[in-house]
Amino acid sequence: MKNTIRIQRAVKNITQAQLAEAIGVSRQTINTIESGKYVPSTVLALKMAKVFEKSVEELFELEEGE
Amino acid sequence: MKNTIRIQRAVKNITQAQLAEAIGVSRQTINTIESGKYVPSTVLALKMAKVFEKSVEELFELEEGE
DNA sequence: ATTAAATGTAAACTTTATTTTACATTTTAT
DNA sequence: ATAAAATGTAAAATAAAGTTTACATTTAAT
Repeated sequence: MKNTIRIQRAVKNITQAQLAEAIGVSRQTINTIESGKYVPSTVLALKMAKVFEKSVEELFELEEGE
Repeated sequence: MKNTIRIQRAVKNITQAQLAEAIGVSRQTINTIESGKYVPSTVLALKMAKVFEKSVEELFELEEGE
């Protein structure tokens, strides 16, 4: 699954640590999600979407055959 | 987190087993998600949204303080 | 060039999602 | 009323998410 979190963070100009605090997870959780190492829960996806004022689909996209 | 999966299934008139097969999980996974026992991954949420032709936000909603 | 802030990474650990199997209960069709 | 299909539930197991601590590397500011 692809994600555009790094881009959205750049748009809002916030750090991984700030995003982590905003949604109540550790900074490493943001880092590993952002770098595609694992897939977040739907709760985290919804929280991120809220922070960035975007839809979940704008933040996360399924890849071919996924 | 609340979800409207049962309703969407009714709209599309498909069973838990059919939904499970459509997105490649076990029927019990659908059942437990539907009854709110746990939160699915974002991949599953996106797949369900695709099946139901709805946004993730229309299927899953954060609750107060979540 | 140095320092501070931000990011990347990794290992060990805890928690939660998901599977499998199996059976009980409810709903739907005949 | 009976049978079949659908749903609820539960326990044990495995996979994956998320935390914590700690340190290395990169980027930004002075």
